[in-house]
Amino acid sequence: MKRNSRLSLALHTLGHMAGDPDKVRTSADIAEHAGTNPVVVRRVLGRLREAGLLTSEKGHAGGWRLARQPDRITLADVYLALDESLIATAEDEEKPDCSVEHALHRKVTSVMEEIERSLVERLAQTTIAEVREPGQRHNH
Amino acid sequence: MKRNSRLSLALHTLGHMAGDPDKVRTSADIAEHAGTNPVVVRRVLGRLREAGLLTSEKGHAGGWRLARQPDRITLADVYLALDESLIATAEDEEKPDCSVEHALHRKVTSVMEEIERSLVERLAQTTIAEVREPGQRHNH
DNA sequence: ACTAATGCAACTGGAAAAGTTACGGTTGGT
DNA sequence: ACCAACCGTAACTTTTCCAGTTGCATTAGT
Repeated sequence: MKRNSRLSLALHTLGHMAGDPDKVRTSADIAEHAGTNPVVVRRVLGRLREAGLLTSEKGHAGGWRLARQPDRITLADVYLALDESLIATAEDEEKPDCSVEHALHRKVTSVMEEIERSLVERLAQTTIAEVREPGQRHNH
Repeated sequence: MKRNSRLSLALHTLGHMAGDPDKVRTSADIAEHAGTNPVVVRRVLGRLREAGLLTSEKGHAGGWRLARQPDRITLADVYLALDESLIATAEDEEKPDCSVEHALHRKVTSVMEEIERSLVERLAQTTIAEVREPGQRHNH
């Protein structure tokens, strides 16, 4: 796979699930569809479970299911659950003796954080129901 | 340094430069400030030069300078110059035999691209003059 | 019991980026 | 003419991240 593929994997999977919300899927099935392997799927979906977007059940006939209706899960939920902070605010390793540098660093950081916030706001406007697998179950 | 530090390095440097637009700075000076080394600086700033945001001069007393006024350089310019596509639209390695999968993939991709576009729009609304080193030269 | 699933920890491998070294080209000062 | 201070670039090493893999414990249905 590729860099930053976690968000992509999550979106594909949720998109699939949104097409048939009640179906329980195993990590193996999902991995098959996504062209990866079950452990990676569990790692990514595990984050989504921690964030309350998915539930998982162990044992025979276990697997993954949406924890909410697809139109109640936004891309912001997913993004924040994966905690990928795409706009990496490089931590301060700067020389602490230069106050001007400090002030600039704070400024850069605050600007980046604001960009990040507005990105999240934008993501919050789209639900996974809109990224849903086409041609299945239109029940709004 | 850290991953994805290019944008951060670029912003810090441009912020600095915006505080004194006429000053020529060497890669070594910039590297010193940024806590990295001159070659890395040249690599990153080289991209910004290709994008027309900076100029560089070789030889004695050479160095880097803004190619435009700070309020004419937006964060979108910088972001696009570095061509980092933070929201990586993972290329399609999916099985080509599944048309449903294809449709979903196109959907995911188009959603991500739209998010990316709106991110760039947001970035275009902030100039490096606003990320400028504080306490220097207010001449609007 | 047996089987099929998640959960988790440890390790491997590959790719991307930073860091480093080295050298060639260019400019300006002396 | 020379030298010193720059950038530009290529090659190499090191670091870091992450997918991939393996193995095992746990849990739940049959």
